[in-house]
Amino acid sequence: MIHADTSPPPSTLMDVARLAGVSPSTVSRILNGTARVSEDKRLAVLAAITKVNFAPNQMAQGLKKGRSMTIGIVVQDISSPFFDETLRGVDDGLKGTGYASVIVSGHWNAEEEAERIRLLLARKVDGIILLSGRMSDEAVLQFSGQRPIVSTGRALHTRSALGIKLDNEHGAWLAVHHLIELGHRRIAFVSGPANNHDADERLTGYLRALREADIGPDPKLIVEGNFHESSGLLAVNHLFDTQQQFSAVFAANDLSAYGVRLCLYRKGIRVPDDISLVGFDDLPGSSYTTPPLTTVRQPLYDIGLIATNALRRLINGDTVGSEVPPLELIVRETTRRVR
Amino acid sequence: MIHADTSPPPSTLMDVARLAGVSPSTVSRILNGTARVSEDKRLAVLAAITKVNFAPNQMAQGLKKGRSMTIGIVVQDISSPFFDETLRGVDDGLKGTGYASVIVSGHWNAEEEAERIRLLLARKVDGIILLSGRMSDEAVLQFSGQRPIVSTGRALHTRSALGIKLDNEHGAWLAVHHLIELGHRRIAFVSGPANNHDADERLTGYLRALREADIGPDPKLIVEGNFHESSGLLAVNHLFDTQQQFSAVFAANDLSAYGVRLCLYRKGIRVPDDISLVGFDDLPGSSYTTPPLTTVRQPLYDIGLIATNALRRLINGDTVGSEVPPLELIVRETTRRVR
DNA sequence: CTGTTAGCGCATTCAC
DNA sequence: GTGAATGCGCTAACAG
Repeated sequence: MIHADTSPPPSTLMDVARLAGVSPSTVSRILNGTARVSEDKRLAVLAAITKVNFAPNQMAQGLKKGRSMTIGIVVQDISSPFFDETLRGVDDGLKGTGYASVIVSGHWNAEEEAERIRLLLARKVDGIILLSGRMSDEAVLQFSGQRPIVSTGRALHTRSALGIKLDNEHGAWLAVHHLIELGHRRIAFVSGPANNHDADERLTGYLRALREADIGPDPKLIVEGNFHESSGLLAVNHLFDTQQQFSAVFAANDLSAYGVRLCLYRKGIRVPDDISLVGFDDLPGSSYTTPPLTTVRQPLYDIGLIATNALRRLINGDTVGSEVPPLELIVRETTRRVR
Repeated sequence: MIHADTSPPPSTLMDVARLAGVSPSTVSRILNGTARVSEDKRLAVLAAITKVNFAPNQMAQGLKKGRSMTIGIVVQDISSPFFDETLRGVDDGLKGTGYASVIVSGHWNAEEEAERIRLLLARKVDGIILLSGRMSDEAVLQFSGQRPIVSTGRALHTRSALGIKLDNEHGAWLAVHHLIELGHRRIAFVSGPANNHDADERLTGYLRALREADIGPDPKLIVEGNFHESSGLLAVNHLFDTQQQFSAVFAANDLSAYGVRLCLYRKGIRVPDDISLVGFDDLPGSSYTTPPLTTVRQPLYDIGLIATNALRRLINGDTVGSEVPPLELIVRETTRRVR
């Protein structure tokens, strides 16, 4: 059994002041660069700081200044590649700013989401980033009265709330239009969950692309999924069980596309030779599926970065514009011209 | 442009006290159940609390009690399915405890890791969970003098530090032994990065399984990877470039197995018909690869849960035992008997 | 330039 | 039972 070093209690600013023979305020001044201090005292203080290994107590600082230097992030699922990419953007956006983030999950549930936000507020986070939130815009606006909020998936723009909204409909259109150009006409759609805004828009884009090509949408080719792998698998199974004919599948997100792919594999159907497949998101894993997935790229990382920068501006009382990076079709190897 | 409600400044315990006509201490007592309070005052206070929508300022509470009710988590990569699963376990372990977590990334770098831990300490986290840390055991022990630490991948057991260590060697042995039982003798190994402890152990397990079967390890079949998809792809390319013969590949983690799979697909080699493949980790995505991946399951979620529970005990000064869930071979569809 | 004073919001003595 | 007083560690006037 190894024994841990018993360490002295963390030193305070007061300790430093005593050791350096100056007043606490002087130490504070040096720490924050709040005022000029004579060189000799500065040196003495700096020496004392390293000597006792001092680091300011952030709770005390926060209490005093009213800023905790932490922001809250609300995701829906803490272990999803979808949120991961965005979190990476947030992380990079926070780098070197002194901010840290506490991440909580709303589990796709508006009530839980609101509850979590209340907890974040009690923790005095300086701002909140809400990703794929289920709560109403009104609720978001309400909370933004306490702390600035940046939220994905909605169109807001006040002094303390900003929405970052991508054009899901256009993204879906890109995917389906690509398929149509390859000669596909019977294109199945594995949708997202009902009452999901993004999912609705993608359906709309799918329908619009078809209609623009004078293809009458066939309700039997549209089957509801839930954004998870399993639902893609189930959906295609259902399509076959009901004897549908189709040469391509558009899945409302990459995860369900993975499920579609597996189902096709099980049935011995080749992709893209027999059936083409397009996803939506471009998760990091999608360039390593077999074969690599053609999909609509969401700039998840950039969204995280943009949201973070915007939030910092809101916190500082600055104005924000809303630049939103575009969706983009990434053609890889799951689609081919129909023969 | 919509306008956000301008909300009143957050109410304090003092506001509640005034409104209820009692002293601040009484309010505090009711909040914390610290002492008996007459029923009428309790009611008045409760009413006041909901009326002004009061929630205690956690920074003030923390400053006073010396506990921030937050723990720090150090991961190496904030957007990796590997850490995700563990984080989910941590999240569930924290549920209902009043604790929140701030997650930082060490980016596989010992210096950065130490730096992050110092930041967490300045934030007065009550404890730290270090996942796949690169720093030395001594450094961990050092930090554990300030706050309790639970760390994966090492064998520690003091009053304020606990290591949770899985038997990587055995896991690798399971994988290779499985392959050998299927008749494979030329088994390639895509290793992890050099100087990575887990990676070393997996190599050892691979070698041991071979030797136990009287198969002389062929150094040419061992190629170094880095745990990323691309390295698996590169590794197999290298194997073919150097004209190696092999009927199976064991990849040191699932991500590199994905890369191996893609490389094989590109070369028109069937899995498992021509070559068998085994990974290590059992990431959530591994049951949806094409075909589903045979792999060694790491109980990532459980590790997160166990680490969290252990940390809470350490924080409370309780003793901890170290139960560690076993590694387990999950046979799916990328391995088959050699013909 | 620098020390003294006064809180930030809360929990906890100590008296009553 | 309950109020008054004190201080957690730090910053921001306020004097000098």
